[in-house]
Amino acid sequence: MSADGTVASRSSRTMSAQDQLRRVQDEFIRKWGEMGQTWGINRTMAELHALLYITGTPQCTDDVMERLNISRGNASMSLRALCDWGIIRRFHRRGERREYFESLGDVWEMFSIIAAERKRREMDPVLETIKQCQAMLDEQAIGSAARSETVAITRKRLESMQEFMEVTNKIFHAFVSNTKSGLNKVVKVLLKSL
Amino acid sequence: MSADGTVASRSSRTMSAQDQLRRVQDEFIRKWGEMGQTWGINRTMAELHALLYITGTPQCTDDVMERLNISRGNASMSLRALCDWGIIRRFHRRGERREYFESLGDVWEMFSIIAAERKRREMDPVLETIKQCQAMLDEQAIGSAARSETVAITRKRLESMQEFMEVTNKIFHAFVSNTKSGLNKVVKVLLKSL
DNA sequence: CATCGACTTCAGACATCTCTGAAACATGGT
DNA sequence: ACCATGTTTCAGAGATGTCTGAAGTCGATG
Repeated sequence: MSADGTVASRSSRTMSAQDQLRRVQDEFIRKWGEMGQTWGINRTMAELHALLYITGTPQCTDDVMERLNISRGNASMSLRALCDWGIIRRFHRRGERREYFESLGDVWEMFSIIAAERKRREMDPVLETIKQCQAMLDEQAIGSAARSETVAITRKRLESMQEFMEVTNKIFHAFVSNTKSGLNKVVKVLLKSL
Repeated sequence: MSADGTVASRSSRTMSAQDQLRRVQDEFIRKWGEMGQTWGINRTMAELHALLYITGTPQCTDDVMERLNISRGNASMSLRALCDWGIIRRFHRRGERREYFESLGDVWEMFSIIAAERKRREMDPVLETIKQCQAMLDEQAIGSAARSETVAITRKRLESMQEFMEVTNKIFHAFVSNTKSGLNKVVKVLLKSL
């Protein structure tokens, strides 16, 4: 790369600083990817997001392909998925054909988005199921005089779980709404449930 | 099963109530298993836990094998893992050789245990990595006059992420500590960070 | 309208995770 | 000591998840 000997010392110091930065970033990216996996997020997506977040610099498809050593297809799909989640943004640069990507910079905002999305995709359906289960048990109770102990237990457990999930949802909501009164209200709800 | 015609009506009503209960439980178990998967918990473990939770009744290995249609090996390993997590309990019954398992009944307690464990296993190592990354960047800054923009950005992002994770940890801790003053303290911290 | 650069899609290869079933192990009773 | 009953372990089978690479799409440009 640098064939010039005269600026060797300055150049090498600069290069080493850049290398060092890159190594630090890679370390973060690696660990973030590992964590993602244990949370049900695939490694590439997590790493991709980590890369865009930690550099804070817009990058195009080829940049990330080279940096993470992944195929074009994988990069394309994963970047799209991250855009769908709403935690990275895609944009054009005037006069360029390539598209660039950048991460949201505000961690709280990212967390809000992810929490809201996971609530919608994963908590809400479970809550729905719990309510259906309760309805089914109620119907049955009307239809028969059977009041078995086991039914009572299941009913109770469904109730507890429902209450827990609803409180949890309120807590998530407080993060999103992000106001003092909202948070205090949540604390009150929480205290009553404990 | 019931070969007796005379008690057919009462018997069939009883059976149907039991069947209905079982169907409701199965529905909950199924959904819980699905949710677990998207959170990086394997389906069998989630279902196993759901079964023990929702029935609220101690069950032995053969019970769960039959109910969930899983092999003995799988049941054994998964039950052990759940015990390791601390959200189910294994115990003997006097005069019986089989071991029985039951779930914790308190959802809040289960959540506390899970949150604490995941924090320890997944958040803490990431926080550790972030601190190491920061240290590496600091060293470098001393060694060279290079104060590139990119380094500054990365440093800033590491800081934001660290702060976010530390606040999140405090919130988890408030759930565990479970006191009014603890929760209020958390709200204050939270408000300052927002 | 042919070409080019960039992006997307997806079938099949590959990697990882999960489960089974049988053998080994443990333990209590006779 | 031996059997009966129950549990654990783990190699290999099977299922699921992920990635690649090449063919296809799209739109800008000469």
